[in-house]
Amino acid sequence: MRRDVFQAIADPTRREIINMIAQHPLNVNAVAENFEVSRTAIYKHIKMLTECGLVVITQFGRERYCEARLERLAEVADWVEQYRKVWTERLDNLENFLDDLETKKRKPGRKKG
Amino acid sequence: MRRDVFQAIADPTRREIINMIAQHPLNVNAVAENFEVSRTAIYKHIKMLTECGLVVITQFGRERYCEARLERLAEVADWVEQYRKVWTERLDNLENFLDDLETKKRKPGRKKG
DNA sequence: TATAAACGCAACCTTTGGGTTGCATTATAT
DNA sequence: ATATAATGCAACCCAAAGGTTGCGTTTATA
Repeated sequence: MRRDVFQAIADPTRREIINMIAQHPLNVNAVAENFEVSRTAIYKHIKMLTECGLVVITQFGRERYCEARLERLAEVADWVEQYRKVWTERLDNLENFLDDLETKKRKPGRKKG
Repeated sequence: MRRDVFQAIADPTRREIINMIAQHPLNVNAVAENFEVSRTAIYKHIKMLTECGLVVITQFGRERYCEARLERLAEVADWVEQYRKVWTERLDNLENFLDDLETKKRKPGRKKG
């Protein structure tokens, strides 16, 4: 069972669930009521979210409140952010690299430096 | 076919591929050589990455160079960033909310579970 | 106490995901 | 012209994903 945050947020329903409880906790049924699919389907999504730490459940009587552990998204944020500089500064890697490559191949002369 | 960036980066192999070509383009075989699985498996991953715009392919002779379109990750960055304030400021939603809830439901006698 | 609400979860189904082997195609090299 | 490198892709396999129905359990309430 691969249970990482990346996979957890891959499903749009789960992203919606996270969004739904980001502001304040909701019990399982309350979450499920906001979707067309069955309570069991939502339950499974929530379970998966708990398995990767994105959601924590606290029981109150017969209700179980789902709280979002948004700090778990830091892993995703970090991964994405490492590339931000590359895409914002638009290093034109492709053109440079392929230009180089073409030059190298077409002419046996020295590569760029 | 759900082909969105969130799903694309859900797979660790695909994240590795992105990382591998983030700095400079590589042809399909060059990418595949870095993995244990077959070239076809990698080809499929690359295809999926192109289908959601995360990778663009440019052909040079018999080689096809894969370039990462990292700006597509902005969608992920945006989604995650909207929650950063919540998790960094640690609004203690759970405690507040559930404390409230307990107070409302229970009689004045406080008891912690 | 009986009933209903709020679950957890097994059993089952269908589609998708990720992998493989094998072969056809195109471009480069000999 | 022929061999080989780089690749696309069909056909197939198996496990996982996402869904359903149904039922048991625990807790609140009439």
